[in-house]
Amino acid sequence: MYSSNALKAVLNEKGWRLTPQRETILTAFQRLQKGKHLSAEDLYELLEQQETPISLSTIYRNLKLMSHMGILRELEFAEDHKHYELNQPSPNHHHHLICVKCNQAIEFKSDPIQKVGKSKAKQAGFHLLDCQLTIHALCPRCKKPAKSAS
Amino acid sequence: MYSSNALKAVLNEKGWRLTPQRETILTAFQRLQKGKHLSAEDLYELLEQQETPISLSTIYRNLKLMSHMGILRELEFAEDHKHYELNQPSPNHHHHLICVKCNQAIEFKSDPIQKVGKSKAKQAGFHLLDCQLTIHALCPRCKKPAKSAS
DNA sequence: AAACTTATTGCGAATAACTCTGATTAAAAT
DNA sequence: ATTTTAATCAGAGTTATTCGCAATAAGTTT
Repeated sequence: MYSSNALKAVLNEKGWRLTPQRETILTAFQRLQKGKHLSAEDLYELLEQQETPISLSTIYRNLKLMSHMGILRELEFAEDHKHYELNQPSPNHHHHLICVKCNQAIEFKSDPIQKVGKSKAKQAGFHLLDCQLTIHALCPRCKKPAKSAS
Repeated sequence: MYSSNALKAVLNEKGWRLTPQRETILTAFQRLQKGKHLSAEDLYELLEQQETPISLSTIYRNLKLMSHMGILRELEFAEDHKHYELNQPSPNHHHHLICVKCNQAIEFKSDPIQKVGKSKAKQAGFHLLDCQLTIHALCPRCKKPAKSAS
């Protein structure tokens, strides 16, 4: 959980600035219920309802920035756009099992996998941001019907 | 390695058809060098050069279809488009370590991870298509510079 | 082998996620 | 306070991907 000051510190370290918009975005994710995630558009609408609107371009820019900082993680569920959630450490860190047809997502945890991720990154001299096992599959419902396009 | 007949079999099973275009696409991926992968556009251009052109929409349709069948896997390297490669079983199955800044990708293998994938899918009653550990990180080069946007 | 059904193709238009531009504002440093 | 320059906003622009529809052809039935 980042405080406003901690966020400022990591931003300033790279020559970036703490803006009210960035605080707002981080707070929105921190308040989010476990297992929930937001697309750029979702976040845009949420902030509008909250009466703390932020322009779409700013949202896109900061979602990318915060992912590249390791604060958020980018999820690839649906076919055509990304989702985001807080990137949390071990007890809350998790992976996803996704039905490629209906996009239903199930979370699961696995510390061994996280360890593999950490060690592979270290081995290659990379600075780890996030690691996630993505399992693409067909859920019980969607695997049944023999026919039906796509 | 799918033969043309094996491909026909799995397609027909679902009421789908074996078309020359589908054979061409599968063959293109089978001929691809280890570690290589193609975007829809890449494939389009490759097939054009090969004098076996296929329309872009057909390419998109079939990349999706073949991914949903478990023949191809969808990779999310670059920011703005997908890449595809053959979905191969155990000795060739692998995962990716990716630099989020320069998109450099390093492959690595891990049977334990595959096992977790298989067991989680089974546990939830899903039909497994593909599982991949994606490690987002900064490569040695990209992690250095303190300043520089996004 | 001819007829039939309907999945598939190709083309171009349409969509939608995302990025870019340029003027303005406001963090942080001096 | 002043200065520097990163960040915001709004809207235009870009581009990967999908859609619609007429024409074609795979697989099936007779």
